[in-house]
Parts: sequence; structure tokens; C-alpha cells
Amino acid sequence: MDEEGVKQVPNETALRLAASWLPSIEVDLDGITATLLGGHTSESSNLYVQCHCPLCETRAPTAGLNTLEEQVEHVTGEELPESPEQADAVCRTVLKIRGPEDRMMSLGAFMRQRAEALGGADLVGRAVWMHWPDDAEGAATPGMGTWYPAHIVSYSPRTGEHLLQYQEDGVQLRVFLAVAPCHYGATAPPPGTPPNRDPAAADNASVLIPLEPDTVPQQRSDQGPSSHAPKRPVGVPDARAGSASDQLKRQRRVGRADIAVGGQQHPGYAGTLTLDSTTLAAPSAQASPEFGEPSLGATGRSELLAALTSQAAFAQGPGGPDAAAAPASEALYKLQQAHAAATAPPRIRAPAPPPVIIPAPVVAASDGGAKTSRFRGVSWNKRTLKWQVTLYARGRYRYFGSYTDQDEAARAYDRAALVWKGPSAVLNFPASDYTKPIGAAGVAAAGNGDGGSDAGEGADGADGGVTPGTGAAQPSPASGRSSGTGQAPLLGALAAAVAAEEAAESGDDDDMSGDEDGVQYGDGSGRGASPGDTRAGPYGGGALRRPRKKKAASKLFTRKKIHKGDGASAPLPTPPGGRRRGRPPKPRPPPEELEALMIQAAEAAVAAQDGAPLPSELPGIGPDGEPILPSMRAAMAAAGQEGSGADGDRDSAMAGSGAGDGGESDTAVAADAGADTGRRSSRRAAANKGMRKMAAAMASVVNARRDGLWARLMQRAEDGEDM
DNA sequence: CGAGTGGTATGTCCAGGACT
DNA sequence: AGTCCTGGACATACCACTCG
Repeated sequence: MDEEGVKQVPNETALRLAASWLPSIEVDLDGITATLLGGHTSESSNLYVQCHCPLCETRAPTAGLNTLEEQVEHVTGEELPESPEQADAVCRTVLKIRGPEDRMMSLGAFMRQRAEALGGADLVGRAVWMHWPDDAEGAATPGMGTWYPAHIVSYSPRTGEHLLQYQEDGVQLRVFLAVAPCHYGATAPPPGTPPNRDPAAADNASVLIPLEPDTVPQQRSDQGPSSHAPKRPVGVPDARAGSASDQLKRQRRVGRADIAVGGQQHPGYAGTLTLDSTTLAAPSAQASPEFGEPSLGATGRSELLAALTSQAAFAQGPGGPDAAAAPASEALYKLQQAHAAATAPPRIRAPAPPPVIIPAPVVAASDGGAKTSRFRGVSWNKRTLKWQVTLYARGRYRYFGSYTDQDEAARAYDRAALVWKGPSAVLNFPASDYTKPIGAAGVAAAGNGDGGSDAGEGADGADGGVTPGTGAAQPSPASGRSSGTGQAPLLGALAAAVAAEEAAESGDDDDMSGDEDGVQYGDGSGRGASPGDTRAGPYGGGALRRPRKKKAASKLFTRKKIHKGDGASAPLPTPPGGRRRGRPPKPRPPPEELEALMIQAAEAAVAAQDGAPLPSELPGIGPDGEPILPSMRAAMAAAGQEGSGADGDRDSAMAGSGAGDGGESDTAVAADAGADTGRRSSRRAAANKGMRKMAAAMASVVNARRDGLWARLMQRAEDGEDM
């Protein structure tokens, strides 16, 4: 359902026809079942179901014809995340399918299982025909959709998706073959004939050679069918002379694509890349979308021409050694990389702000009996009679030990802040204190030898955080790290992390947006599809931010509101007479994934101190460059953030519910406060308190069912079941 | 159109319970 | 005793809306 409330219903007749080719699959969400009708991409916005809820059953059939996204929103009453990837992740998680042995499994798990059963990676290189119900042009049967030839270029075992490249225009789209209206064969199925959906039963002509991963220009599949679908139906694939084995041999020699150099066409497989010197000099509409864009410079064109010529010459040759093709392949790869870099959105970002240093407070907030800390992050624990260090990071509070010496506690906080917040951390002491060797600097004089190791342990991602010594500031025995090691590596690593942040930040918003889909399988860039990419990064469609919603319809699936920090705003100075309370201005809110990078950098620094090898992978980034549970983490993060508000509200509601709630008294208090102090914030806070509690209490009831849903989602993610 | 206002999100401090 | 976690209170930043 679009925002205007006008539902865009596909060619229902063709859609249902295509669905009739599929096995009957029922998806379930909170007891509401729907028949999966499939779709020609794996996106939740392209996979259709027929809902069987009582409401839909009593209305026109079209009323129950929903995409997966619509179905989830329909059943839960909640908005899915704006990010298509997050929405996909949620849909694939919350929708259940009864699998083998009557076991309920998530849609995502089901798709993985079915994809493996179909052949998984073995299908790479196969030709396949995809049915697009909405495309009428050239359809064999008017109004019944169009078949388009494509080939399978890669497979993601993590998601069960196959990546198809359409022969007509080279567009690549991800698909769940198990529920896709596809046909395995050399030609499209004749009208009125059901397609062959068994790849094992396909004829040999559909067996092709896999593209080499490093030369496959992976593309996102975020575009809708109308925008990226092949616009023109094509006929039967190029007739290939000779037997299948001959084709196989020749295609192995050719490598990957038909290449036209100097106007001469060279055979290959799947798709035609027509490039000649004329084309390269003046890219035309004929040019490949991957290589022929005008942004490709003259140098790039000539390199490309050389590469293609080399490869074509090799293809024409008597079949020399594979090494002959390697240079061309490598050149193509480099060209693609250069081209991708050239066509990528410019990475522009202001230099990272220097570390914010707030000198040690001159005036003690309290002396004598009043045990109020003079330092940030340090508080007096009445029970233990020690200074306790806590730091709020990554959405919650972390404990960094207790100290008998307030200064020690303050320095412990500084170190924790450096680790968890990086250079933007507000410190109690000059950051230079922490760049000196512990043994020689004043830090060491303070007896805190656990600095570096603390930082490292604090970065371990576990909750433990810094493990300071006791009040005596003994080196952490668990760490076993030398206290004489300076902190410079740590700060250097942090600087590297900041650099990484800068690199990733260029996509900040669009990271969470467009890039999320732009994540390339096997990218290997290391920059990683930061879940920000996916992750923190909701929104599709490039750099444009979605307009802020006037009001979120609900809390559960709505994306976390991201404050776009004013980079120019400087932190407010500590007011004289005491530390400043409340949230200090933050130049840029570090996305969670960037924090992870910082943490990783800190760990690397500590590891380097111990002589340990540096971690080979970024945290949360899988070996294939894809973030681990990117969507789930992002969705969880989004829900967690708003949960901080929503949950807090609910929590407070629950806490206050026992007393029947004191909204009225709170309002009275508010009036008093307003009369007494005139402080706007206090007045407002008090006045709103009762309303918040009441609203929260209501929300807790309304959301009870959704909470159950969300809790299961969270639990599954924690259990490691990504989808 | 700009200032004022209200709502929301988030950071910080502090107290205290639970666990090891 | 130390650690971890949670809740309440408080404060500020940011944004949308209202109003003169």
C-alpha cells in the first residue's frame, strides 16, 4: 500500500497464473496464514501472498493480495523499517512456514533450505527464464506476462538467494528460485504450458559457465520491477552451434561474455557486450550499463578496449593457456574497480573533530562530607564507599570499576571513554595524558597501570568493559599485559577507526540507505557493507533521505530517529562551579557499526601490544564481506533505540502501574514547580510525566502482542538465527 | 518568516538490587 | 567485595508545530 493509500495491484491474473506453477506454500504470522504466490525478485516488496485472515476472506480477493511487507504490516499493524533490507529481514524472520517434519521455520530459513535443495551454488551458470506478470509487451499471451531470459551468476548461501543477470540488459536481481516463476530451459515455455521448474530436468543448452566472481558486476536489486525489468522481451537465446560439450569447451575458452571488438562479434554466453572503439570514444545507448557509462573516462575506455581486445583475441585464438586470459581478466577487474570508484558518490566529509578535552574541573562540586564527584562518569557509591565509574555507551550503561581515589576513577573513565567513544569523548584530563607511556607519565604516577589493558578489555564487546584494578589500581591480572606499554597504539588505532568512520561516514545516511543494497556480494573491499550500510542504514535510493514522518504510526518497526548532529556545534563548556549535566552536544552521533570499528581498532591496539596478530576480520563482517546479520542488527538497533523510549515508557508505566499511577499528583507537582522555579524544562517534564505514564500504560497493553512478536524476533537474533 | 513552545530522544548521575 | 544491571530523575539537543 503506498502512502497515498492507493494499492498498486500487479497483473493479478498473470500473477496468479505464475503462482499456480509453484508448490502451495502457506506462510504464517501470529496465526494468520497466507498462500505464498512468489515473485520474480526476493524482495519482500515483490513477493506476494494471498492473505487468509477473516477480514481479507470476506472482501474482494484483491484485498488479500499483499506483498510480504504488506502482509506483515497488515497482521502486526506495525510499519516495517523504511530500509528495504531491514524490511526483508523482518519479513523473512517473522513469517513462518511449515517445513519438513512439520517443523515451523522462518521464511528465510525455508528459502535457504529450498535453495540448497534446488542446487544452491551448483546452479550458478545456469540459464533460467523469469516470468514478469506485469510486462505485457511482446508477451506470447496478451496480459499474461512476459518471459525474460537470464542466467544465474551467483548464490548467497546465507540468504538462499540467487543472483540473476538478465540477458537483455544485464540487470542483476536477487531471487528466491524456489518461489520464483522461473523456467529452466533453452527457450521460454510455450504459451499454455507450465514451465519446467526442475533444473535437473532442463536441457543441456541451459547449462552455462559460471561467471568469475571477480568480474561479475554485482548490482543491487532494490529497484522495482518496472524500473529494472528488461524493457523488451527477447527471443530465443542465441543458437549455439555444436553439441553441449562443444559449447562448454568454447564457453570456457571465451570466458564470460560475447564481445564485439571493432564491430566483430565474438561468441560467448549470456549477454552481449557490444563495445568498439567508436563506442568507447562516445558511449552510446548500446554500451553496457556496467562499462559504457559516460563517466568512464577516456583513459578508462582505452584500458577497457585493450582489455576487451585482449580477451577477445584470446577467445578467437586456438585456445591458448588460461594465463593468456588472466591479464585481460585482471584488467577488466581493475577497470571495474576504478569505474565503481569513479561512479560512486563522492566521499566528502569534514575532518574529524579533534578530541574534546575538558580540563580537570577547577572547582570541586563538593568537598567534605558530600561525596559528589568532581569528574564526569564518576559517582560515589555509598554502599562500597568507593568511587564508581560508569559510562553510557552503545545504548546502555557500563561499569568500569570502583576506586578509592577519585582521580583514579576519573582517569579510568577517560580511558573507557576513549575506547568507547573515540576522539570525540569528553575527558576529565587532557588526552595527552593517555598518550604517554604509563610508566613514565603522570598517569603512571597515579598508580594506574591498567590503562592499556583496560582499554582493550573494555573493547572486547562483552559487557565487562574495562576491568580496572581495585581501588589500589593494580594491573588487571586477567589481562596479563604490561602496564609499561604506552597508550599511543590505542589512540593510533582510534585514529584509524576515525578514518574508517570517515570512510564509512560518507555514506552515513545513504549507507543506511542505498548502499545497503549496494552491498556487493563478495565485495571484499573490507570497508564492508557496514550494517550501516545495511545497518544503521535504512532508506533506499541513494543519497536522498526520506522525509521525516510527521508521526510514527507505531514504535515497533519504525526506524530510529537519527539526529543529524550539527557538526559545527561545539560542546558547551563546563559551567563554573560544577560539571555540566545533561547530554553534551555531540558533533556526530557515531553509528553503531562505526563504534564497532572503534572497538575493533582498540582491540587491535591492545593485541598489538601483546604481539598478537591483528584480527583478520572486522567485527560483524563476514568472510565474504557481508555484515553478519546486518539487517537483523539494524532492525534490532532501530527497535532498540526507539525501545529506549518506548520500552522506557512501558517500563515506567509498569513501574507506576502498581500505585495506580500518580498522573494527577504529578501534574500538581508540575504546577508547583512552575510556580516556584519557572524553569521551563522542569515544568514541562513534570506536566508531561503523568501523561507519559498513562500513554505508556496504554501502549503496554496495545503493544503486548507486538512485544511478543518482537521478543521472539530478538531472541532468534540472539540465538544466531539470522533470519 | 522567525521566535516560542511542545514532544521526543538521548546522555548523565545516582541509588540500589542481584549475582558471583 | 566487586561486578553488573536497572530505574528514576534530570538535563539538553533536535525537530515539528504554532502563532504573531
